[in-house]
Amino acid sequence: MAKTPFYITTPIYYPSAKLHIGHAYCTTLADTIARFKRLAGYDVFFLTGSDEHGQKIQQKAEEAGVTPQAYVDKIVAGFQELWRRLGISNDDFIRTTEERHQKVVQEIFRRIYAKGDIYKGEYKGQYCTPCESYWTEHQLDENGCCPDCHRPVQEVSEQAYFFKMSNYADRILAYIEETPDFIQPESRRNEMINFIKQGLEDLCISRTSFTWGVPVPMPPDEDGRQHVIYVWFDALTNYLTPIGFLDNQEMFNKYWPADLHLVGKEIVRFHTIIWPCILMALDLPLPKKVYGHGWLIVDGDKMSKSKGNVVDPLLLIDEFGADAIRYFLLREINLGQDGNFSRDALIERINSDLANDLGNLLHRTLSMAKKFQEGILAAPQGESEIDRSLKSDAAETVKFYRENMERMELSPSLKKVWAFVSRANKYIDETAPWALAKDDSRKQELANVLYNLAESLRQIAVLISPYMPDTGRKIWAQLALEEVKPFAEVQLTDIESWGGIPAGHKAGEAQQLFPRIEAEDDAAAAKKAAKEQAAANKAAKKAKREAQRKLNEKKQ
RNA sequence: CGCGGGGUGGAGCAGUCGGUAGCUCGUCGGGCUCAUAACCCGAAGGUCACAGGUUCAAGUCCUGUCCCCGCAACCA
Repeated sequence: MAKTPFYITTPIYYPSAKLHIGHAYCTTLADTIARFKRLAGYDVFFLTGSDEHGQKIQQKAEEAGVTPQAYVDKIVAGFQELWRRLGISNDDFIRTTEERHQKVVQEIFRRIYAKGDIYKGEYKGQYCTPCESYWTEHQLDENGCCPDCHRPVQEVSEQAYFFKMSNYADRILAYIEETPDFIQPESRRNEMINFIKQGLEDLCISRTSFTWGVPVPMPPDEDGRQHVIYVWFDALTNYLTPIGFLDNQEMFNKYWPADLHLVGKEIVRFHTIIWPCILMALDLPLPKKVYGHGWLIVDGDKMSKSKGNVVDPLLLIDEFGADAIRYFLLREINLGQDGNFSRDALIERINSDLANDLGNLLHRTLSMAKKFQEGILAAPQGESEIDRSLKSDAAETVKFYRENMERMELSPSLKKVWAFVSRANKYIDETAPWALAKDDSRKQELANVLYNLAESLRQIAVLISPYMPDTGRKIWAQLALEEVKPFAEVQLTDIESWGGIPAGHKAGEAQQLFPRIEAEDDAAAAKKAAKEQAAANKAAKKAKREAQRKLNEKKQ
């Protein structure tokens, strides 16, 4: 039977600067979903890439004294390095400067133009050069400047190509309203419905103010100006390029429409309004789902260059390892909502969840297997009430995991796996294998306990592998299961029944998975300061509440 | 009256269809000695921002108020 296809994408990131932890978050989410889908037997195509055109890039390159292409080549190499270090399993990497993509953009422009949904018109607007943005009169701030950076704007009027988005407003609204799953979470969906109801204007999709872009496949204006295609029109169509839109119809039919565009909340509008309108103009089916995840807040503040609190994921990977970062992001942050990232919270999770709970479980299990049975996991015989309870918890965990992962419930699924890790730790306490080892008449019970623990860890290795691929592989290797079945070939069905470890299998040596991070003196001081700050905030909050209560009383 | 999200023990969060307010960390007490000072059990700690309403029953639904954050055709 043919596998069910599953096409998942991240946004293509803009190489005007290095990527930060927020980009890493988004791509890690997508990677985890992609890895889960592969584990569950889907035929997955996972795409990420870079959006390399636009005025901002051209400016940056000029400042750096290099060509735009040289500029993006360098930064994009950094993207790819980051994804490699983070363990991202993308099947392709699309760059909008690649010829295969430029051909697609131009072809799409031609088709929509031929259909009559692109026309040439006059664009008038207030333009802010640093922000590369056009504004309408009423959007300007009180001084008539850019509402974003508050620098002066210039009135610009030029010929431009427009896409008749207004033609599709009714259809896209109807589609969103009839397809509750299309935009998630729900709150974003409501936002988009509201937005469309305010009316859609035609979208200006060409620029002549700079040259770093895909040329519009039309003759230049009378004055010789050549248009380039607006970056969003260029960027959105990237999703069609690598799956054979122009050159592999069979592949394209298999993967399109995309199952999931994972995007940040601020670009939901582009993906749920502009992009579907483009697709409708092309008579192509619309993506099945667009999920707008939340943002990472750093120590309570929005990350921004001006605040100087941008977190570099590569430094974190150097310090803590990719899997620890992945674990933190996926565990601590609820999909769809903003989440807080802090170094203290990261260290806390590494120590308690990864080192104490999981790492130590593996270590104590393998240590006992070696100490009591030379590492041999003999065939279990008989079953106690406690054994039965462990096994039924395992089965329930796997079932919950499959169902919730299918619904993109990443954090709850991971929590469930950890509940099972705790369960296994408790099982050791309940069965006290060190006591069994002292009593010759209870050797079989001991063998059962150690087998069950190793089997629990085998299942845990598989369950965590979408989240922490490297750690899953390490557990598998320490259990010496690679000869039994290569980890790369493992499927979710392999843990849907108990007893995947062959009787008499010899497990490997215990090695630390995650060393505890001991707080140094200055780190301890930082923590203390943070605690005091938090207490102060709390006190201030209380005082404020008190004041407000008085105010309310006064009013009444 | 532009739009949206949030306010839940000391910290960070969950809470589905309204039905005894949960989780992790921290604190305190106990157990265990296989293990990375790790693991297991127990306890303290909450007027669910505030006020009102609906209901047999409200963290959850409705109305109003206050506070915080984001978006507003650049941004994961």
